[in-house]
Amino acid sequence: MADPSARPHANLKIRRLRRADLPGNTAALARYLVGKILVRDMARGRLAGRIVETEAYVVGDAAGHAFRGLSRRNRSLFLGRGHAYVYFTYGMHYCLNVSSERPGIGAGVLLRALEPLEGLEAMARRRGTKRVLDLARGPGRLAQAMGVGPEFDGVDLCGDGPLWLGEARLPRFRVGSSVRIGIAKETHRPLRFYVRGSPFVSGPKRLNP
DNA sequence: AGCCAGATTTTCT
DNA sequence: GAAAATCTGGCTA
Repeated sequence: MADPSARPHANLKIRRLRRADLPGNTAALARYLVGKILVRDMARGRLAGRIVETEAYVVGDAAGHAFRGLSRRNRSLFLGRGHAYVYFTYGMHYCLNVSSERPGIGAGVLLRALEPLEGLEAMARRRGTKRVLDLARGPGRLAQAMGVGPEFDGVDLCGDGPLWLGEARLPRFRVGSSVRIGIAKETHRPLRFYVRGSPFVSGPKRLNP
């Protein structure tokens, strides 16, 4: 697992998560999703990765995209937990969130990094690199590796669609927490969660003890 | 390992 | 017009 060239988790049995499996609280969901699996099924095969890093953007959070209310861009955050919110940023990157509260309440969990499990060749093609450590380390890279763009904004990740959340039997791990990355407001809240010791986690070393 | 500049365009002030 | 939940490549601030 720590060796990026190894693929010990290939050919996993992955079970779809149901909405009832998801905690109904944003910070709890962010922690819960660490260690779960993001799957994209395509005609040519499957892309899958273990979620190793998340951030919670909670209700009333000035750093959250829903802070100033519903808009065309952020409407998917208000769909009720388990839906995709895909946004475009910095002129060239998409990022994927999981909406996290009841319908009508805007909040979400940003998926920041994956440990690639299946479809590494396809991910490498989309990303333009063969370095496994660079396939999905960071939210923009994650979306690009999984082929997630605006067409997935608002889709139900707990439905029967091609993009979904799952779980599988994986070795035990510990979850660490830290402040969030890349924001200018609410910078001291410990709402980032990650797999301790994983080389697939983004961010500076001081945030990944 | 860590810091910096530049890329590039949507969204909201 | 400014900021933005980022990434890449180059340099060592």
